[in-house]
Amino acid sequence: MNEERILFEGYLRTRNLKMTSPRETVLKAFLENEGHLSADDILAAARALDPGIGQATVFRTVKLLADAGLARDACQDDGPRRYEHAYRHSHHDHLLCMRCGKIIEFCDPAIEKEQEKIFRSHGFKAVGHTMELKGLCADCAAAGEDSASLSGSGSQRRGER
Amino acid sequence: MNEERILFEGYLRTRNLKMTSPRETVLKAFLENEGHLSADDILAAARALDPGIGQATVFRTVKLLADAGLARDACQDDGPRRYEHAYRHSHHDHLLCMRCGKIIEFCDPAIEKEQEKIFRSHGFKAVGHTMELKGLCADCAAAGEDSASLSGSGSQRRGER
DNA sequence: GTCCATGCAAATCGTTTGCATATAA
DNA sequence: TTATATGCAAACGATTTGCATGGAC
Repeated sequence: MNEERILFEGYLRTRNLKMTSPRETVLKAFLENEGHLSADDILAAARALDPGIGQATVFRTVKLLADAGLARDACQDDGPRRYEHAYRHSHHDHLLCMRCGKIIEFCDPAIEKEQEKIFRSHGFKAVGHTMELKGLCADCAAAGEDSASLSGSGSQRRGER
Repeated sequence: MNEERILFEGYLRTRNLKMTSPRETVLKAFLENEGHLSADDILAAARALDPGIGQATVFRTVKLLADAGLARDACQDDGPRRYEHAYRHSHHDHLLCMRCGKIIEFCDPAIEKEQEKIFRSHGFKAVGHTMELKGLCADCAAAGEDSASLSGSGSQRRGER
């Protein structure tokens, strides 16, 4: 918890940026909440700590957190961009149910190795990857046996947080 | 080319929707262009065929095309949503250079199999997946040896198409 | 004739930016 | 003291929606 703060301060210092009270609040708000957070989620959490925080500050600060390696993009769906903790949180991919929005995180070493091969075979220097498996969880697959028109699958929104 | 039209008509008929001239134009505009197309790209192509086409119609129609299985989401980056051909275009994933925006399409059977396993092990019914490998292509990796601050890697935009 | 589709413009959503002021270093 | 950060509100880009009109069936 305070480790991240040190990291962030270091990151800011090396760029001649300043550790300010709003930035500290945003960092705290982010760290207090696990999961996939939108800028709006973080704004709400930050305002709970200090009602004076502005929306723009959150957008600006979250970008810094991502750049500092403390936050990373969570799985990308429709709707607002979401961030997840990156420091001391190992890489993982997402399996998501298109009907109920359930999200399962997993990490498959076999796939990771295979991905490395692909980078290498194309002469790429790997930086990262995202993988999202979409389908229907057991419950929803059962529930949708009747009404589920396979083709209508692209319309669900995500209600997560 | 006309095969897709038949499919689309069938799709519309089963839903009591109508095959109209604007929809036909949008379909044509989409089919004429391979690659990763934004709604705006398609609007431009459609207007080349019929200047009277409205923007909203393109958004509405592309959604139908996706639902009909003729279009699918292309790789997801910042910026507008992009679509690619889905009919008779086999599934593939993307390897993308974060610096120059180059996109390489590939399909790796080993990974696909592994993904199937993951779906199964969680009781999911598979619908689809997206995987995006991000890195630096050989050229850009070489070029960036000096100026490249690894941490600044999240900022590039995509200039594609 | 009925219901669906269209084009336009206005509305919406998430995000970014300009600017005058406040604050860390 | 000087550059950077802040909050606000306006600007922005992509997409959606309301509505009066036009067109397919």
